[in-house]
Amino acid sequence: MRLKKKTEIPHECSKVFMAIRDSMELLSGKWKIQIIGVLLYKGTLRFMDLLREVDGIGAKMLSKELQELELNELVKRTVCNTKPITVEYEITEYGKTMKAMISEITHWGSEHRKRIFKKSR
Amino acid sequence: MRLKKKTEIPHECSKVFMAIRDSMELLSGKWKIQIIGVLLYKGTLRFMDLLREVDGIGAKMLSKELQELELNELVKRTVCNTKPITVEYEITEYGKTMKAMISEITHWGSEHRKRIFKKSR
DNA sequence: CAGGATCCGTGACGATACTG
DNA sequence: CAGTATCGTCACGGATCCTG
Repeated sequence: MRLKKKTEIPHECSKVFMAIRDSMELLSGKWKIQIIGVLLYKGTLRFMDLLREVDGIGAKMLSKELQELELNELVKRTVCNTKPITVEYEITEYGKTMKAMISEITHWGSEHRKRIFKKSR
Repeated sequence: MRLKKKTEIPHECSKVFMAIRDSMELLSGKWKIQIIGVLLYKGTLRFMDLLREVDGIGAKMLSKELQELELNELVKRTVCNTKPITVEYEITEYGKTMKAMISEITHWGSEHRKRIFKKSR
């Protein structure tokens, strides 16, 4: 999915659909939900670990997505003063409020996968 | 958000994260969830009605998104043979299985909006 | 190790005009 | 009314190189 910070034109949309839009604005992008997911299930991780855990992501994207998530106070960034710098990322309390939502998404996704699998044989 | 049908490289990702990916592949795109949402809450609608209900969407995008949703059997398309052609769209039974997920997304979105609102004053 | 800078292709998305 | 065709833009996102 791809979002633009486009010209809001809220001519007359109900609060329900504005809410959907708010969520999607954050969740959109190939990675954010996956990052949150990983952080939610695996706890505190370093940059390199995330790079490995999140599967296909590249360093540039990971960095960018993490910054956005940090701005939205969904993840916390901690710099450790080790020899070669290390940075740890973890979910904030606020980030945890997404758990129910992520869980529903995961659940539907796995059901959907089953369905697709059945059809393709 | 923006997805590519990129080269699956499932080197070692858990089923959980594959599930998230499956969902996001469908939900990604600025509009799909909103369309499902509208259809879910308002029932059967014609093309023009959707064009109005979904807020900022254009005809081209709406058309394209609907086709994809139809392919995934999430919505049903019905052509009525009226004088000027009319087409009606409605959620399929399968599409209704997304309800819980959409509802969680909506819920979190509205909470998030409250939070943003508080901070901006 | 973390992550910024740069270069670059592809495609998501929009506006407009057109057809049955 | 319900789309399709065409065209253009710019963000997404990958690869590579570079630094503290």
